[in-house]
Amino acid sequence: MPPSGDLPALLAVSFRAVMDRVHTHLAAEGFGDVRPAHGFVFQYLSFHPHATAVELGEHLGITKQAAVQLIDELDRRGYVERHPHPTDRRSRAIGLTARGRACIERVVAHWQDIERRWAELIGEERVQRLRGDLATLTDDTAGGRPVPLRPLW
Amino acid sequence: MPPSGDLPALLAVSFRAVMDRVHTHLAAEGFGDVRPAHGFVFQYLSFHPHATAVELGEHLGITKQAAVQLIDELDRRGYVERHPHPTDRRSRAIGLTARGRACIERVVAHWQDIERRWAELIGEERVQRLRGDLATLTDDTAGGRPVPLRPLW
DNA sequence: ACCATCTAGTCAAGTAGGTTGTCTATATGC
DNA sequence: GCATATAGACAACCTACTTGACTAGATGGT
Repeated sequence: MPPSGDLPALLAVSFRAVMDRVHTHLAAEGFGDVRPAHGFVFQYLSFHPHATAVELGEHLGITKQAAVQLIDELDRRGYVERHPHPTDRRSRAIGLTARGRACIERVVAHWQDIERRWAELIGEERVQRLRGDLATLTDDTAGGRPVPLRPLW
Repeated sequence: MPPSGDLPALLAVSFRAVMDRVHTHLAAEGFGDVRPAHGFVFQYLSFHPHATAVELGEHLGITKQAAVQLIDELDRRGYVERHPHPTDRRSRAIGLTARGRACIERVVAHWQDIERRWAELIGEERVQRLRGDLATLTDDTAGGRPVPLRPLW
């Protein structure tokens, strides 16, 4: 049996379906002004508390200028704030505000809800395998290069 | 064990890794002027030979106007051509040219190469299960609504 | 200590890939 | 046969990104 070659489309629609669902719920909770990129920013910041714009840009797969614009926007909307960087006076350390923390808390909760729902449908071991396989295969496909988050379209 | 909540990122990077790889190979084969959206257009056209702009827009998750622009671009570059629609004189049936068929042939070949490589890594049954699970979970997450291909970012 | 080089962020302009709104011609259903 | 719906065209606009040039501060070699 030849491979059917529909995996790219499956990856695309699964991502889209998850993001749509999360966004719907967030909007109902008062976070209607965030898009997927913002969620990934929050997540990154919660694991890297003193991240800089350059760092974020690399993680997301956008230029540092675009990253700065993103941060500006989140700053204006009260999700993040900039502090002087502890060791490098050129840099500005980006931190989540209370509102930012509230939002990422909801984002992660929704991600986990979906994951739990999936575990109900196909079983927890299979979700674990899905996760593990995706990580393995992505890593191999990328050939060791870091893979940016932003989908090219 | 709580769900770890990294699945959205995994879906994003797996899609990105696959698309990057395919694009690299296509560029080396003389198809450097196509992006992921074009590949999905070609694929759709090869299964729906007389598709229209509206139809394509719905499939991709963009407006009909954006779909027309996309088709214009592919037309100018010689990948598709427009024919009078057999039954509806408002419509224009979009068809692949020889170059378009050559391109989608390569696209699908690369998709299948990746799938075969994945089968070497984790076994064919597990790739099949990955595919099936993704389809099931996407369907459930979307709640029956059709899911557009284009990733929101 | 000095100087060449590198790096973080800024400023400004440009572009890609969409969007919404409006219009015409054709199709469809009662 | 007429009201309504649909396909595509045209135009204006917008958002999220890009490239390029620049400044202030960091870094490393001699």
